[in-house]
Amino acid sequence: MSNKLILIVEDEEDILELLEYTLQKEGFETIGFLTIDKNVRKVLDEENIDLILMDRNLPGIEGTTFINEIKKQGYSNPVIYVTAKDNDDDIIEGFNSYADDYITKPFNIKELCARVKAVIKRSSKDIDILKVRDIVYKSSNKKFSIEDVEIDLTHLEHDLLLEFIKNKDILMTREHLLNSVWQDSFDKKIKTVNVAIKRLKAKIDPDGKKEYIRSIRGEGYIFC
Amino acid sequence: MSNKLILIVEDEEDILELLEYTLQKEGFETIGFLTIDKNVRKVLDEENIDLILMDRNLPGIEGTTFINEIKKQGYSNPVIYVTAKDNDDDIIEGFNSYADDYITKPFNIKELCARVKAVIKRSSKDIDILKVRDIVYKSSNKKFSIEDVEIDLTHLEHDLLLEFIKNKDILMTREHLLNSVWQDSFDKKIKTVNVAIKRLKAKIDPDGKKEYIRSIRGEGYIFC
DNA sequence: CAACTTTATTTAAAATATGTTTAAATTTAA
DNA sequence: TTAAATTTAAACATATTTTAAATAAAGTTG
Repeated sequence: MSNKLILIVEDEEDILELLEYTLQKEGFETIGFLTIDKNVRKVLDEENIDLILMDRNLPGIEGTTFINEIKKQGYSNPVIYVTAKDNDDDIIEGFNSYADDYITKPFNIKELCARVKAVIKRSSKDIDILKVRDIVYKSSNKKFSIEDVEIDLTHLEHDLLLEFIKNKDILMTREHLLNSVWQDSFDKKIKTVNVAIKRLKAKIDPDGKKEYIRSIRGEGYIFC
Repeated sequence: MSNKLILIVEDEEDILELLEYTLQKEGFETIGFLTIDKNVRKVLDEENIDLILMDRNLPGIEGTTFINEIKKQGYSNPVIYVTAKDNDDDIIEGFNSYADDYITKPFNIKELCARVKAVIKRSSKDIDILKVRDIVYKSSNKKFSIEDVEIDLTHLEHDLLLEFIKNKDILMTREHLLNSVWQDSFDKKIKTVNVAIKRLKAKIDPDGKKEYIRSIRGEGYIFC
């Protein structure tokens, strides 16, 4: 599904860069800030932030103060603190401050990645995805997307495409499709399938470049 | 609130003792084991275990093997691994194995306490504010507000909106909504849902600009 | 290859299905 | 008891699906 987005606040520019570089290489999207200001708030409101990576030794407003504040306001984004402090009291204070995890500088970049992934995995609930070619199906909201663009399908189109991706590379006769996709298939003309497939094709492949669904003359259709 | 109960498996007797002593001093109840055997299972089944502290270098069955097994069987107790291993691969493997956190020996006892508290806090979700988009719900007074303006909802509208924001981005069929929001759902017509949603929409989004709740034809409604 | 046959695609109108709004009837809570 | 909330049915508005007919493409045969 769509990429996880990590908001990073870190006042040391080279560390921020290192974090962004590393996490992007791991497939995350990142938004970095050097200080806590209005823009951080704005991003929190407008974007779907999957994780906040927060420096605790910021000049001006402390990272913990900021996190405590937004948590009280109901923001529930997971938080990992990154800090140079490494004495016990600070660690404890960090955990009391709604932290999901805690990393001390200098950190091992692999461990950081592992912790980031662990926290995100813990907080994300989309374990129900099906992928075929560049088509992704998320069963929690019954939505298809192609290259991260959600495709708006009707009920019938949805069922039809699902039947196809569940049977990739398998030839489907019109009779079979009618029986499995249409519940009241008995009183439907067989050509109904043709028309429905044409409509589906127009939505998932408007230019006809992808050729997801091919017709096999005299046989039926095949998705590959 | 009753005391939190921690199940500890650790084969080094003096470390087990240290863990039990320290955690009990912090107000936790503990049950310690030197090896994984039937009794561990029994305790898991019969007691309400709030956290499992698992050594990964056990003689016989590995800690991770055991945890993976019980997790697959549906046990959802939080787990912290305690281990002597400290190379990156092991840390990563640990996180992949349903771990909520990870501590390497020799550990700082205060940090261990902090992590234990953090994991327990995280899993005992006592959050009293819920925020989705610009809607804030405060469970202490059961009030919704949008952009800090309190929204006056009826009992039914309250339950309905709560069900929606608890299931953001998840498609909700009318049947599901009727069952979860209406207690006497059996003798209600399904279209009751449509009308209730229309009323709710009028209150939370009078201009229809926000589009919190969308209807998905043939499917149901989705809040995003 | 050219005429013919078969099958698939496209188009558009008609039929059907679903969602929204309104308003009256009923129930519930103050 | 009264006012507010909720349910229900019906009217209205849209969107989807089916069907048939026209067109296009593919396969067959002399």
